[in-house]
Amino acid sequence: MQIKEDKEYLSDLNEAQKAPVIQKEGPLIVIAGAGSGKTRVLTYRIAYLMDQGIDPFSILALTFTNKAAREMKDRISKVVGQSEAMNLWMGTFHSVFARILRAESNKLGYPSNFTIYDTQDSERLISSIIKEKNFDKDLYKYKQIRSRISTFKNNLITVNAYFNNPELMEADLMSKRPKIGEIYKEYVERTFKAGVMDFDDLLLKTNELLNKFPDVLAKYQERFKYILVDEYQDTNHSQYLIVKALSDRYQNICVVGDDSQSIYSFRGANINNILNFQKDYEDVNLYRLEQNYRSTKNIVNLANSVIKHNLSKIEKSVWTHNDNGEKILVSKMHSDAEEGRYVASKIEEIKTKNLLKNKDFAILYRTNAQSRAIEDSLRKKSIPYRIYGGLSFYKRKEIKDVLAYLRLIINPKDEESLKRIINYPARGIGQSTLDKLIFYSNENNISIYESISDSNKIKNIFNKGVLERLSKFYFLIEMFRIENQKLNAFEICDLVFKKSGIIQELKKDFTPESLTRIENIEELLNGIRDFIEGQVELADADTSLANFIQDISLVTDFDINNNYEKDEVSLMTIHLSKGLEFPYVFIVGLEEDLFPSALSLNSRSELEEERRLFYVALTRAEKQAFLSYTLSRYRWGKIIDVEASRFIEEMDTEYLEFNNNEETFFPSYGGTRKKEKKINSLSNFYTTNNKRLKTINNVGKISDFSIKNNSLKINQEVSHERFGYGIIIGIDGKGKDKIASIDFKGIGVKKLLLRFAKLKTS
DNA sequence: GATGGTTGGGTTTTT
DNA sequence: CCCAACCATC
Repeated sequence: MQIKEDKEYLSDLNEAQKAPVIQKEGPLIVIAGAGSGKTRVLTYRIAYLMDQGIDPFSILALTFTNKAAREMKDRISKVVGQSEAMNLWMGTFHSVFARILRAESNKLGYPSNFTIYDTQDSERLISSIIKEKNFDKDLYKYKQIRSRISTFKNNLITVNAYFNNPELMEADLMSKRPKIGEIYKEYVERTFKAGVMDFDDLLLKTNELLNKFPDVLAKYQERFKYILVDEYQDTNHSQYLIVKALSDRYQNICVVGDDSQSIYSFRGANINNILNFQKDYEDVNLYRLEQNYRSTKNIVNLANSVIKHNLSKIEKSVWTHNDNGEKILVSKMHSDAEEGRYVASKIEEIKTKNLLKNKDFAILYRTNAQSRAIEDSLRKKSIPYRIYGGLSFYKRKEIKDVLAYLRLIINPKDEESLKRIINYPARGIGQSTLDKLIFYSNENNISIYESISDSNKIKNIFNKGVLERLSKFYFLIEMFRIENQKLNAFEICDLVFKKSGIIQELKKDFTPESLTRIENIEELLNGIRDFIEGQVELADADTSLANFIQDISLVTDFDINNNYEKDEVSLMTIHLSKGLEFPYVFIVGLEEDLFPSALSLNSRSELEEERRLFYVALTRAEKQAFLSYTLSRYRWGKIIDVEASRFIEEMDTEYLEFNNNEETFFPSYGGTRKKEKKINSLSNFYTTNNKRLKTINNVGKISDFSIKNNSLKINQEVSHERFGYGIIIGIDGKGKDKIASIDFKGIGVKKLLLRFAKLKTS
């Protein structure tokens, strides 16, 4: 093992951090204040365990976001080397247990190719069930029902448990929705029959697996002798039970968290998990990290002055040796557009004055919708930016449409995928046909796909024209399924794009929107190509569509391989910013009903969660934080008057500086809102088109690559977008399957399929 | 029975 | 503003 000599890495830690790192065995909890080096502790603990001879295969580290997992893996790679780090089990709860469930799915009666419903898929199925059962849709709102079912699942309340729980049934009766149990039951049956799991199932079914099969439990207890959980304050009951079960045998469990940063209770997170940890295990060692290394005194003290308004918390005092730094600037604006201009010019000002980069800045907001106004002003000032999260790539309509085809190819029983595309592009299969199909399939206990597989069976329900159209659709999918046996993920996706009629449909009109959609689908193709390239280098390369598509619902950031070096301002919600840090942070929209959200004003606990959210936002900043609010905001197409957030009142003014901006500081461009909008959509149009050109060229280059790559020779120098500079040390295979072994500087030898590899020769 | 235009309702945060 | 559901038309 090539860990740094002499455990030199331990000297990077202070005494408080070192203690939990070197407690090799037994349960421990680390209460880590913001910026106190929590990730460092986790990272070094893993490195230390490996240094002590623990096999990385037996270490399981669970995080909350893909981003956190990725960052931690990167940091561990730097300490212990990439090849060792690769063997760690690290990821989000959902992705790790999806992987395990795939391996064990047959025990639970699921196919191993089960697909995963995202929230929207679940909502649509529930909406469909409510309609089929003729329930009052105003009483049974599908979003509410989904969220209630989600709560049940996160608390391990199965359908049976629900019907055996008079309190729950009474509660639903009181809210005049006695049929919730019936919907729940139907939903569970339908998803099971469709061979799909929703997000909550990934945890619930893992619990079921571990409870029902002692041998399976024993296997994974044995496998994961060392378990680490990041952000433990955000675990829900279902996750808690999984961790408890897996760690029960060896009790080598390390949880890290900060009750002040618990911001996911809307997702079922239970703060008691962290508060009760010491009761759950015997001889727990508790460590506190209270020294903040990240931020200035002003920031740390201000954040403390905010969080002290919360009643329920673990007492701790976060402090820092860092400089006082600048005071936190609080700015009052007159409109959201002005706020955007303010942020953009402030960034420009500081950047020029201190010779900084764009990536030194982050803009944080409570809701995704707020990014619009900020984006506009950044674009006008030509400041490069990047939005994280938001309508994630995979949730865009056109992407979900293509993915629905791909999912259906992998799992034809997937009901929601089928419903999504059976008439997209329009092929004359409308709602009433679909309603009949659903009814027929439910009656006969088969999937919709099965019911259209044989025209004879359904010839009494439909007329000849409809039967023909259904059968045409069936054979289209069958054709894809057969082709999928031979093709890799990229090729089959390309085929679907062209043969399903989607591209023709989108090319029909030349609106900027449809151009963007084509561009996005091309981006998806690029992503699949990257995935294949990534696979080619692996010994057990799996370039199949199944491998690409199965867990796609769990992927939030499209550009996993995007290089981090891009110099862009980061825009994201505060939720997403947790765990990250930036030299300069703007927190915008500090207004009542927005932050704190209007929906959280009903209870003290919800308000306190908003306050913790504010605490998280503030503590992201290293050098300076800027807060702003406006007096009016464009919301749902209307300008509404808003007032400053109560959080502004709560802050200790000792650390603040006010910029009251009584006159309009950042004049708007003289026009009405409408005028401004016009400008925006126009500039949108141009950027869209430019981007489009770029992407199309990229796609076109696939063939360029293969032609150019055909002439590559051994010892030739090449460079690769991701792997950097390298030398070709071998070429195998011929034609389409030609593979080059390339020794990349600092990375090592990779095998790349030349047809796809984006290689540059110098 | 399918399709496209219109209206009306909801709008937090994420795996 | 954005989506889903509804309604009028072919």
